[in-house]
Amino acid sequence: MNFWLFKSEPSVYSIDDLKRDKSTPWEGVRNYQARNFLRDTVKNGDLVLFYHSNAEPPGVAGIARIVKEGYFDPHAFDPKSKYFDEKSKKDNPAWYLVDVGFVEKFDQVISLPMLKGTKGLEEMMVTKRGARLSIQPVTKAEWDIVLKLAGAKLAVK
DNA sequence: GCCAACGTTGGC
DNA sequence: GCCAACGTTGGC
Repeated sequence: MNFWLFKSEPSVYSIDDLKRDKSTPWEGVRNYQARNFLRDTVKNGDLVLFYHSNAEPPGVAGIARIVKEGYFDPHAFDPKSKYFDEKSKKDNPAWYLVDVGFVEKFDQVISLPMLKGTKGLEEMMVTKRGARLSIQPVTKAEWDIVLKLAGAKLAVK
């Protein structure tokens, strides 16, 4: 069981959109490091901090869960898609998707300043300068701290 | 809207 | 393989 932080701009796709949709393919990852996580490490049942970037305030808005682990991104093969990538071949796909399911929306966004000010989260990628990676691993200890901050209903196991 | 950080591209 | 140019991310 792994823990992650996935970033999304709420103007594009927010925790409320996920709540409405129940689950969604996590589209548009076009960064190789993030791709490697989606292809190799993100597994069914893994838990995800849903992070709102370019938001007011930026921060963790809720929890999601991996409901379908890495599979080829069909959009990369489709010339009409904005995610088309001619370098991605069917016998050697460049890009992968996972599906995430809605678990919980926090009553209050755990803002980036709050994360930065919390003991135990100093090493969390998202709190570091220039942490642009859109798929980030989170430790169990960090996960527990964020859920405690949120007063999350999901039991910390 | 600004701009620092940083990933990618492409000429050489 | 170096590195300048360029594009994107994302906090502020």
